[in-house]
Amino acid sequence: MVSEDTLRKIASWSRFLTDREFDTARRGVIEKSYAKGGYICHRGDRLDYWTGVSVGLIRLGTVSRGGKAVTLAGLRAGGWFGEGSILKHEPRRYDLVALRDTRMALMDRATFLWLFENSVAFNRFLVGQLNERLGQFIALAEYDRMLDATGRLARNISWLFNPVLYSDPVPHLEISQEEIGLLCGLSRQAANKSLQVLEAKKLLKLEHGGITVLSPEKLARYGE
DNA sequence: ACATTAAATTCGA
DNA sequence: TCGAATTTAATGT
Repeated sequence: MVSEDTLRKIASWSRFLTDREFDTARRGVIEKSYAKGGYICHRGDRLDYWTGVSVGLIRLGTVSRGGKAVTLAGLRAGGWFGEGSILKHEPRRYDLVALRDTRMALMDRATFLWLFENSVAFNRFLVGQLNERLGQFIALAEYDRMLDATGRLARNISWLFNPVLYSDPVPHLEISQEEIGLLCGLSRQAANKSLQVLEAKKLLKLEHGGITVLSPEKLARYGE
């Protein structure tokens, strides 16, 4: 179980719930920590929780047949995922890796299903999130093969600033270039080069240990 | 891989 | 508690 303040802070959807729904939600959530580089779950694991990132950064991805790591999405604090696996009661189809020390919020399946059955606000959030993800995956399927390193990096970063997935409109994120590299499957050096290209185009600003996105829309469409 | 610079931490008053 | 000194982390080439 998690405190009111904690849930409010880590779950944007919680502020639309009724008091009763909110209380049920927070009773069904626990927190767990993961060290940098650690797996939160492997593909094929049964993880009976709906999960959110409370602090840190994780990568959602798979390993291709060639043995290369493919990123399907990056998630920063405030992002939630796994509703597909919970609803279908299936094993996870993707690996979840902590890119730095991370704390996760885990909501048990029963609580998730109760909210799904009873809360209008919760369903509204889920529909919005599923729809947004669908858009991401379509873009991924459509363009990933043609995009160069900078294009893929731009897309991966823009996902971290998706205003539907993260209600928080702050355009700044603390993330090192090394972490961006891990997220995009690039070396730190290559990530640095791509980031400088994007900075020169005024799509984002580089800072020490972080970035500020100046134009999330252009970033999402870079290279198309 | 190496050099530079920013940030975090330690130390002494 | 302040700032200088040192160590560590991140960046740029």
